[in-house]
Amino acid sequence: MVDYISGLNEPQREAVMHGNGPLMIIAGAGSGKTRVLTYRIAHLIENGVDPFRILSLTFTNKAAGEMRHRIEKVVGTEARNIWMGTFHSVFAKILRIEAKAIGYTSNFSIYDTDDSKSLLRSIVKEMGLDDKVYRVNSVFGRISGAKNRLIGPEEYINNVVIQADDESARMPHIGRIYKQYALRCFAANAMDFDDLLFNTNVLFRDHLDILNKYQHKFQHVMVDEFQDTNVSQYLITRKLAAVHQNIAIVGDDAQSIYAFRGANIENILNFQRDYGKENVKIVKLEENYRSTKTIVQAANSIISRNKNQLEKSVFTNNEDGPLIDVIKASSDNEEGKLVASAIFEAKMNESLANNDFAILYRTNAQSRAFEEALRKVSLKYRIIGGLSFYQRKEIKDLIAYLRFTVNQQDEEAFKRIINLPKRGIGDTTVAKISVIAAEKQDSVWEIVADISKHVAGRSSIAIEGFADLIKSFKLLLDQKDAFEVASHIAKASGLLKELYDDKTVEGLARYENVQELLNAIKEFVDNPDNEEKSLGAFLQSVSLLTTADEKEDDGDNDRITLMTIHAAKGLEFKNVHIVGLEEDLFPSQMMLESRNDLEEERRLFYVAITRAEKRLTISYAETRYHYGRLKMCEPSRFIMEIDQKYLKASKLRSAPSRMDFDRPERDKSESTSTGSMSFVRSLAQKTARSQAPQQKVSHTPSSDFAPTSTADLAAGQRVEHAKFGFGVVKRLDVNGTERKATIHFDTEGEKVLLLSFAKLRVVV
DNA sequence: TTGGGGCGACTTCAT
DNA sequence: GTCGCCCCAA
Repeated sequence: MVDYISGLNEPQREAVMHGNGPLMIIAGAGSGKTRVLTYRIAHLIENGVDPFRILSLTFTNKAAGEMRHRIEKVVGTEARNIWMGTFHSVFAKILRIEAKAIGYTSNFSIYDTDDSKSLLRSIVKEMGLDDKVYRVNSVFGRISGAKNRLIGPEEYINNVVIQADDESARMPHIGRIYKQYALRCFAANAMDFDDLLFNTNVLFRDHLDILNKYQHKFQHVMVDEFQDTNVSQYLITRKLAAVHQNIAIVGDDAQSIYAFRGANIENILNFQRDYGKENVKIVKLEENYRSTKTIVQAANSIISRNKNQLEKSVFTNNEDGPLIDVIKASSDNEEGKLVASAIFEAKMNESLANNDFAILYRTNAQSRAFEEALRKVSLKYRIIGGLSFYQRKEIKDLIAYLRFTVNQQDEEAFKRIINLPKRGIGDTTVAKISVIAAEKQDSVWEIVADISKHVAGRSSIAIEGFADLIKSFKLLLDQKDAFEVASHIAKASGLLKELYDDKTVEGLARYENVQELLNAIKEFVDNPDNEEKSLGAFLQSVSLLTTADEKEDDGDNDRITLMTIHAAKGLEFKNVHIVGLEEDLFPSQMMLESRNDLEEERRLFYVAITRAEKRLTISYAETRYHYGRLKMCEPSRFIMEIDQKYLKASKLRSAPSRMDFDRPERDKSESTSTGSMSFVRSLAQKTARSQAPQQKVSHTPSSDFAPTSTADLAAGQRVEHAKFGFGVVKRLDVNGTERKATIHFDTEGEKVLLLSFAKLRVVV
């Protein structure tokens, strides 16, 4: 028997050994929670619990796979029988088994976000609403939000508060759109991501026999990353655990970063209420084994600024480690270069591998500068997320063929492939088919399969050809495995040929991508872990992939990882670079405008910091391209919020005194303006009573916003406030418009730490 | 029905 | 800088 107990600390052991009854594990970053979860499951199995009766919900499918392997090392192959995966994948599986009960068939399609939006676009159009008022993104957001709160279409329409809210947003018909959307999904035998959870709730609500079955089946329920579950997910776990009351949740309120998709920190509080405060065993894992003292304490200094948090103090017995380095760059490209050379240097000095490094950013769009810079110094990297493989057009096209072959009611797949490759079936014909289908209350397939009865003329011949094609594909489903069917479809549909004939570089890449998809299907079929090898099973597995699940590059895994902070959750790296620490980017302006939740942004920063084991470097740029336009940036308030004693402030790296105004690579040497320097100096003396900074400050020489002389500025300048070390100055420009500039100084207000002419924008 | 040019909106994060 | 939509010619 493997001894895994003796290596644990006291609270870890308590959590592992806890037998029956509700358990809440508050696990700080790096406190070994994956170990605890793993050993807890192993411990249950060793004590006679049947693996089939354990349900463990993880954040990514990859995490589930890794945990399964670790459990396997302790208890053997039995571990394969544990029900483990993301909420979406586990309940999609259950919904397929129980589909009939809620009027679906087990081959239902899963609509991704693009499918949902495309369907909404057509509904808005069909209802004769203005698509400039009813923007798909906001419509989709509202519907999704409602589903996550378990509000169905009828309830939505009848809810006075929601109605009032929609009216004040000038979109009074969202409820009707929602209702139509739900009907159309149902008619297409399709569920979107939110439906997987919503319909699971419906299933358990309306079919007590089925609920009963699963309640008794799952003797133990475990939920990881509990702080990121939404109401819909919460209720599912509560119902499932209602009989045995054996539910263990693991979470960290400080790492809750998914409120934007309905996650609710309140769930942690609800947990104690629902199971009875006196019944819930609470374990706090507060010792961090991952990071240096500097990193842990700097992270604490950030998170302590949040008002909403549970009582918890994360500490470490690790060494102090180096201070946090701050890199200042003049532009986004410069930031890429400085980070690449910092990594190069660290690699040499400390003989580290590429995979000891990660570059974390707030938005996917930021990856470009780092890719270019890393390529230039021949450092290997991989990007997680962004435009993933499965979002590429050619991949989605083939997948749509596969989906439609499995489920002919799938309207979105139909719309995608009916005229692909071109067969002379235009929008008018497709619309006609939709109308007839709606009139006859049939699916489009019923019309298409019998087209000569409904439509005459040349397009009907083309449609007959299409119908025959699909019928021939359908025949293969039961005879061949997923790979054979997919290869046949790729060829017979003409998709492969069309790409093959395209001899451009892009065309070649697309052809290879399709081949790559076929390879992936082959691997799926050959993988002994997959019980079912049908095309439907494959589609299910790809539609629920998370970004972290993406396939790793073959062979060479020694790469620097580039990803968003969201995607980095649960991971750790020796050296971490957090980049783009600029006001409006991180914290994100979008977030502050839409939900005004600075605390969530701060938690996101906390998550980023705590990914680092040994060395943390943060960086920012003074200018950045945005929509192809040069934009001035100011350093993020988060830099000021870190307790300054953890920053290597004296060693602030200054960017070379030039900027790259041209994209992407040509740098124009440009000297800094002396006028701006004197402006900075006079301001610095007035506001912070200190000396001018030693760094050079650059600005756009041609910009009409940029100050040109000290005199020009002295007239209107006035410090408005100095919170978080910021000072705001107003002035009038040549047109007499009032503009404002921001300066920054450190929290003690004695020494000027950073200065910039950030974003001189109009003050209305 | 198809394809190209012009135009506006758009970008957070993600199952 | 990129995607999707609209309009018009072929």
